[in-house]
Amino acid sequence: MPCIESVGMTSDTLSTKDKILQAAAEIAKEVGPVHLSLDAVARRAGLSKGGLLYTFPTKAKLLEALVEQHVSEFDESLRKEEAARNHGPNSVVLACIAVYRAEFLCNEPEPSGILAAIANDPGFLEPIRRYNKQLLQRMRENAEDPTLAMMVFLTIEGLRSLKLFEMDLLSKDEQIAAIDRLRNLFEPVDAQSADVPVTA
Amino acid sequence: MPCIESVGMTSDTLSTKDKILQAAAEIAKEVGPVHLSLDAVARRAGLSKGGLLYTFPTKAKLLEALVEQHVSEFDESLRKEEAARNHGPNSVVLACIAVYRAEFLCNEPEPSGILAAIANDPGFLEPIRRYNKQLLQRMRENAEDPTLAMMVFLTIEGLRSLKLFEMDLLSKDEQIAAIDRLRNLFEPVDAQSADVPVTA
DNA sequence: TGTACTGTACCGTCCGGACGGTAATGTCAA
DNA sequence: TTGACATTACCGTCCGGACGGTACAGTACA
Repeated sequence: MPCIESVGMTSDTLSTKDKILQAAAEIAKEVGPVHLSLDAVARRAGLSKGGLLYTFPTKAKLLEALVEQHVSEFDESLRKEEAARNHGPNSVVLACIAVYRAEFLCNEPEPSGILAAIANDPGFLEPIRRYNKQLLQRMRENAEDPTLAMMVFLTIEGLRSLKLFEMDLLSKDEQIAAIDRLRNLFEPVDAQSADVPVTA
Repeated sequence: MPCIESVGMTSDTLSTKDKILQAAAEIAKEVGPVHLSLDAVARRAGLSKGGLLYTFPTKAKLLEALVEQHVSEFDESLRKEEAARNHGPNSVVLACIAVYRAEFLCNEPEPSGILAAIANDPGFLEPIRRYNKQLLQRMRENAEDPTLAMMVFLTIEGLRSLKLFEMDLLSKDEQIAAIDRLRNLFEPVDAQSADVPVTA
């Protein structure tokens, strides 16, 4: 279960688009989405403002890309995990847990860009809303216990929201324990692949 | 389990402070936290900008009040529910579930003001972080099964975050079902007080 | 010759906040 | 009981700065 980030790219060789997206997320996290200015993004990304606006003609397009990137990255990982489980019963729930577990172990940065986008215009939530609705639907249809699947969804959503707001309430071990306990509800322990041990 | 809102006050008799806070939350929800301007808040609250600035000398103070109100309202309800359970085992978890259930049935508006505050300055998260840390601690110490308590916390956090972002993925009945299923993990069904039936 | 920028200058708008009123309601002292 | 002043709760205006976006001339590389 490899980390998704940095597939052959170090932070120097990121495409201009990705550099901008990353810079925007960083600034949003540091100073708050309100103070996410194009000037600041350009500076952080190592571009001129002209260059930034060449890549993303408006701020809205930038934010849109931030949301789009987030959703599509997650979906891609999810589809892979589902396929690895041959789309059998509970595969969607288990894939969801696996993806979250993986990105957690990867120390993926929280998607502060999402917050920035939402803060600028609640309308940016719509794609995420649509995606989540469809995901939850698929989880339940594919699960042997749909209600339990919903609980898993909510718990992961809880973990996500803690991470989004940088609420370091749970230690890394505790979070992993929570994730694994969720998984055990669906999958017998001996069927699990040996995962990377957690060393805080 | 009465609704907390409107304790003897209709929307006309709200104090100036409360009118402002309410107006701010509404506007933040409508146009997004970034575009929450003092002018707009003043207009909505039926004040001049000068009057608004008289009540809250800076925007930061307004946002601070928004956060403070949210935390203290929750804490007040929580303490009451705990007391009603005589602070016995699992009382914190059960109180937490009860409070969330009650405010859910009350159709409490989502605390969009919180998002606005965070959007302006991530530093506003600190009080919430502190509060949650202490709450989780208390939940676990008081619970017979601390890990399960943590799961409950996360699930409620998930429900909260869905509401915060207005993700209408779950119907009202489904959400109530989820909450009650959580409660059943801690409390035998026959010990529960007869709650208001849900009629969508 | 085009693509992908850099750099600078500039415009219009929006917003936070300061400031100077002012009307109503006390308070107190002669 | 009346005049002098204080306090509260606002109103309306204005200013400086930040920000999004435009325009355009230049440049390096392929």
